[in-house]
Formats: sequence, C-alpha cells, structure tokens
Amino acid sequence: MARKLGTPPPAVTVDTIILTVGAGLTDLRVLLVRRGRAPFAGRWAIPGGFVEPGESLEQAARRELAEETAVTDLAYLEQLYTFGDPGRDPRGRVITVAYYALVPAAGIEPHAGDDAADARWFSMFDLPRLAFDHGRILDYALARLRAKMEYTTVGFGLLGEEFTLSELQSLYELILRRRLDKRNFRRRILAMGRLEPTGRSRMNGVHRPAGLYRFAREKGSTPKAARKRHEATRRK
Amino acid sequence: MARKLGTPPPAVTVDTIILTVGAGLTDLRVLLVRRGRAPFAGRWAIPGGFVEPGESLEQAARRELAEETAVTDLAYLEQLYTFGDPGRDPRGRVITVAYYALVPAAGIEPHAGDDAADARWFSMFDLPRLAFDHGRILDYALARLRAKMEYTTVGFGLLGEEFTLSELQSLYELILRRRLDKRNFRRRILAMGRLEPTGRSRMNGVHRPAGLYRFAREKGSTPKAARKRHEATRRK
DNA sequence: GCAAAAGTGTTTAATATACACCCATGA
DNA sequence: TCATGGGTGTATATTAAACACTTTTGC
Repeated sequence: MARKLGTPPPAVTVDTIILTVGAGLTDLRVLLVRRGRAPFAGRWAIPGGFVEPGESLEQAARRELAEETAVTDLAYLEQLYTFGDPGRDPRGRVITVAYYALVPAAGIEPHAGDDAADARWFSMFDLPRLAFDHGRILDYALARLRAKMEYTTVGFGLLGEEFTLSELQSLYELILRRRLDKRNFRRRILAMGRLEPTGRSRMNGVHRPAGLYRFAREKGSTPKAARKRHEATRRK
Repeated sequence: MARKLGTPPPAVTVDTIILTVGAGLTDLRVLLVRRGRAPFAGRWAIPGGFVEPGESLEQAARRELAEETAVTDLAYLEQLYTFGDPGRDPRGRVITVAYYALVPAAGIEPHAGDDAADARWFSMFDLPRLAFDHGRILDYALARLRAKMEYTTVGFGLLGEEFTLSELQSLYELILRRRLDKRNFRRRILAMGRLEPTGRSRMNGVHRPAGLYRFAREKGSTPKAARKRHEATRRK
C-alpha cells in the first residue's frame, strides 16, 4: 500500500446526475451547472465536488444534491460508474465517482451554489455540448435508468406522492422512448405489488376522473396476491 | 473544482478480484494476497495498488492482474463498484475502485509480487477472514457475476478454448449453486448463438465421448437461426 | 452386457403480446 | 350529445419448466 514518491495523488470528485421530469410529463430533465472558469469555461457540466473527510461517497452525492437544489425528498440515488481515464481533465488526473439521483416532479428550482455561476435544467434529449467527458456520463446514466425501469420500480419516485396510472405510463414512455400498450402496462405495473390506490381520484379535464395511486415503499405482497387484492378492490 | 486547503486528498486504489475455476470444475476460486504489514498484517486481501499517472483505471486493473498471475488471455474484466466509506482503512481515507476479472481454468499459478508476501487461490465458498471491507467486496462480486450469468455469456470465458456442454453446465451449477436441467440448459445455451461445435470430441472416462464447443466471440446469428443451424448440423 | 456420462423431445405452465370497446365527466 | 381521456378482458404467441429414455464407449 506504500505510495511511490513523486507521483501526485489523483483528485477524486463525486458528480451527481440529478434527474427529474418536466411539468406535464413532457420531458426528462437533468440539472447542469455552467462552468465559470477554465477549462471548459462557459460550458455546462454535471454538478460535483470533492469528498469531505468524514463523509461517504453517497453522503457526498447527497450533499451535492442539497447544495444544488432545494430537494427535500429524494426518490432514488445510486452509484453509476467511476470514470478515471487520464486526460479527461486537462488540469491533471481526476477520478470521478458518478451517482445519479431521481427527484420528484414537484416544482424543484435549482439554486446557484457557491461554485456554480449558473444552474438550470436541460432536456436529456436536447443537451448542449458538455464539459469534460460529461456527455458520455449522461449517456451512461440514461442507459442505466432505462435498463432498470424495465424490471424495477426506480421510476416511480419521479412522480409525486399521488399519481394516476396514465401519468406513470407517460413517464415510462418518455424515458424509454416508445409507446406502451395501456392495458398491458397497467397489468404489469400493478402485478409488481408496489402500488396501492389511495381511494381518491383526480380530474384533469373534461372526462372521467382518474384514480390515484401511491407507491408502497414497503415490499408489498406477491404479485399474484397483489392482483387478487386489486381485483377485490375494484369489485366494491 | 477548487480544492479546500488543509484537507488531504483521499488515496485511490484499484483492486482486482481475480476469479477462476479449480481443476475438475469443483470450485470457484479467487486470488488473494497475504498482507505483510499493518493494518491487518497476516490477513488475506484482494490484490490492488495505486493508479499510475498515465494509465486508465481498467489498465491499472490489467496491470495488477499481470503482476499477480501469469495470465495471458483474460476472459473478462469489468468495473464492479467503488468503495469509499470513511474508516474502511484505519490509516486514512482510501477510495477503492474494484474490478473483477475472469481467467480461464488452465493451470494459472499466482506469482508473488513485490508487495505481496504470499498469494494463493481460495474457494469463494470457504473464505478466510479478510482485511478491510474486502469480504463485502467479494460478496458483491459474486452477486454481480451470478446476475450476469443468467442473461449473458460472461461465464463462458472461465473455461478453456474447447469445452463440452457438460463442463459448461457444471460451471453454471457451481457458480449459481443450484442444479440445472440438462436438456433445458443445452437448449438455452445453444439458443444464445455464441457457441459453435469444433467438430472434435473428447473422452473423459468409460462412456460416450462428448462433443467439443468453442465460444464464438463474434456476435453470432440470431437465436432462431442459430438453433436452426444447430439442428441442421446435427442431422448430418 | 454393464456401468457411466452424452445426447435428445414433448407436454404443460407461465408470461408476454396484440387488440377494441364502454365509462364518466363538463361543456 | 359530444369530445376526451379513464378504464377493462380475452385470445394468441412466446418462453420457461418439468420430465425419461436411448446412445456410445471401455472393460
């Protein structure tokens, strides 16, 4: 474990990709900060910073998130990958542990931090040229999110406390970039056993009101039992 | 990106979990090195070291591997996870980027490196107490390998150039720790379209000789086409 | 001819996909 | 009564799982 003399230690940053959805579920958005100084002055970048002595990598990611947004309830946070190619930062060796976070749709406003001259949301599907290798990191994050959406409930947290199944489906279609069949989607999503009807409903125009659901954080019952319960609820 | 004064930068190591299978496909093995000095002197640990200035993280993992074993053909290498909890190394902040590597079954002997007083293979299912949080890292690696075995061809590289389907099945059963149905296994594995018969066969006792296969590195044809081709081959 | 592993199909269950109409609402 | 999105079921195809006997070999 002895370190060779004369080789400066690499710098380590934790960068956090903060994702949310735009109002009306029309867009998947990522929070970027504009760099004030060289290199890449004026370019947009993923917010990040150094790890403080006493904190874990995940805590560093959470701190970043708190510094960049007024987010209170974080829906999801996961380590994405560690990027460490030499030359990815012209100033010297920088190793970046990337995390990605999902925050609910409610009107989150970015607030400019100490470092960040400016911070704002961008569409994940219409990104500016980014600093460093951050474009590649975002590609990687989107691929991971898509893969996980297929077989987990990660996506649920992007919506608020209560949501309709149509909203959830719009979210899936938005991120996966393909149309889903309404009936099959509802069946599959309810079969996961993590959604429970709140009993309330919401009207969103001149048509039948939509039932509201909430995400059951506790690991629900088995899919089969969940479906049965859902059918029973329906019969009432 | 400015760094606060007075906070020493964390050390970064790349640790590589080197996995292979024991002769006779009876065991999944991991290469560990015995620590010569404190902390955890005498305990076994995952081989690792610092990143050299000019190399990528993956290159560092490959270098480790070359230093610890006489491996020539590496079957698989993937970044696993980055561990950085404060306190995981009593000497100070150490962030470890873990990789895992699969090397073919052929008689790989570890050779003691500069740092490592001693290096040897251990069964993944009968591990000694490890230094640092390395036990947890191995758990994580095994979980990842198992998950990937279910839907990819990662495992194939653990066998040599040529192998029988029974050997491949033994490998899967060994790592997944459950019995598999022979017929279903062969069907599924051939349907992946990445295995081609070499035309040769091997005798391994007083019974019918087993056909040999090789791993087709090039992305083969579609599963359906592969099965058709297999059936056609069979008919000859 | 016997012991031992290699090699082969079919039946059934579970899961995924495709697809069209009625419902509740406010204007 | 109409326009709008909400809500439901069934038939078919695909995939996964269970299951047993014949073949080839050396002794």
